[in-house]
Amino acid sequence: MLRIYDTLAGKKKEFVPVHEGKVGMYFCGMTVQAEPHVGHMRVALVSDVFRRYFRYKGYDVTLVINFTDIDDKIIEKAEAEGVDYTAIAQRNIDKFMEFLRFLGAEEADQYPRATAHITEIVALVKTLVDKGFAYESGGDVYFEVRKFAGYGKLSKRNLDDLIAGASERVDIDDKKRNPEDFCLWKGAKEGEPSWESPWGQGRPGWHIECSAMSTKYLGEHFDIHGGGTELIFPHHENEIAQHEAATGSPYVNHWVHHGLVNLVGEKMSKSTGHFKTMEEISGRFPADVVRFYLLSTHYRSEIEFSDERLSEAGVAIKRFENLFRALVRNVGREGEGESAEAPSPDVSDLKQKFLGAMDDDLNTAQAIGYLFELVRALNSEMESGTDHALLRADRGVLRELLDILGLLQHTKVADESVPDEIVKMVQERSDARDAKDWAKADELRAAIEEAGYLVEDTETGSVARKAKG
RNA sequence: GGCGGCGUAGCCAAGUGGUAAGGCAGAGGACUGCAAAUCCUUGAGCACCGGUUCGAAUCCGGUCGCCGCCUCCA
Repeated sequence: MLRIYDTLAGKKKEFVPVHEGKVGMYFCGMTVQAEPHVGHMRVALVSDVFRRYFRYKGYDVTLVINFTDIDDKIIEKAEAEGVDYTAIAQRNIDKFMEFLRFLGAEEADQYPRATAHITEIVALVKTLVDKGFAYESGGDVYFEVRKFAGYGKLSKRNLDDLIAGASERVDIDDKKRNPEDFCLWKGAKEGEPSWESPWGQGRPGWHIECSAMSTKYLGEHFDIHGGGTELIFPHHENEIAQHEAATGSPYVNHWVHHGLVNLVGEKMSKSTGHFKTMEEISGRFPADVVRFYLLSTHYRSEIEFSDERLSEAGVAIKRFENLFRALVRNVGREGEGESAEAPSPDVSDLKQKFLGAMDDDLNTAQAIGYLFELVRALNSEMESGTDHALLRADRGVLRELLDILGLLQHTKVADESVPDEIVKMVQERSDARDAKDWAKADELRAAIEEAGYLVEDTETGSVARKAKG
């Protein structure tokens, strides 16, 4: 039974799809005011793994990730650079997509942008005004929080706490009836990008787009809505208010929030300049390493980002790569003569444990632990000369599970070819070793390494491969 | 100040009532001409104090420390 934590319920709940056999998921992507950092990649990965696992379980999955492509900072940047706001947005969206591909995350089914859904947003705001939950004031439209009884149920706050906390920091805006009210529609200032509405030229507030776009693509009631924990309040709290006030019906079954990525113990944040861009990371570490690193902690936990952590992940990934390489030498490439034989009992057992971990709120950290046990099992089987057909079957299980996490995809088609020149040197070294001319053998090994290759003396002879990567 | 969360071996990280997965690092051993890879062996009683229980890392109360949210933010 698949159980998934729900922030609203405050506990894990059995996953029961709204529509038989289908899963609808909406994750809050990024406000494309600046280039993506590692934190943004976590939502991409979490959503990717959720989708992969649901698919593995046989569901037909629809994944929607939005881009907020209009806000104060984007407008500011556009003005500073003297370009249209769409140029800033597009540039950062392109980067986001680029890093998604880098990480091996499949594209979502939809990437809706706020500015492409003004019609839906205006309609929703209008409904809220008509129903008395929102009011127009000086060209802006605000949601009147007091009118919505359930406000605070997601973030577990009550209005009095909010007002007490906010009183010191929030400027009193005389356009609002109450300090806790939030903006649905923002009247345009001179020269700002704007759209027509019943309340004059303006643009959407931040929260309203997600209510409008999620229901457009997934229906009024869908399965999973996710994002980082920092979005619980106010963003997701406000989304619930907007949706339930407008429709009178429940919004989503599972609110999924992943932990933040910290840098040296502190939140990565665009506003403080304290962050690592994906640009930097993708240039220094292989995709699998970054992916493994981000998945080796449960998605709801915070995760500390550091070079040391990534280096460790690199060592771990090598264990998998070494295993696949050894398996190719021993029993041939994947997909070549796979047998229909059943996997060994130990391997089957580990597979069940892996799936059990995934069923328990997508516990990838625990699941990866079983993956390592699987690696050891396969290495041991090779050492003890296990039947090739069985080894291939067992490898198939490992592959099946790695695919759920989207790891080690490149090893399927690993190009192990080396230049003739290197092959020749390896052969010469083998001859030298046969002649017990160790000095010459070592000299050749050094020369091969000099050329950027590593030699290993395996059970089936000496082989070379490209060093690093 | 209010709300939420966290504190497990040198480091990272699972485990949420029955005597602590896994990874990295370290140590010893096997294999190897040497190495690489691999395999085997090896480490903690779970921040602290008190309570509930036959039994707690796991539940309750308190203390200390850390983090997030309350303001744009994955």
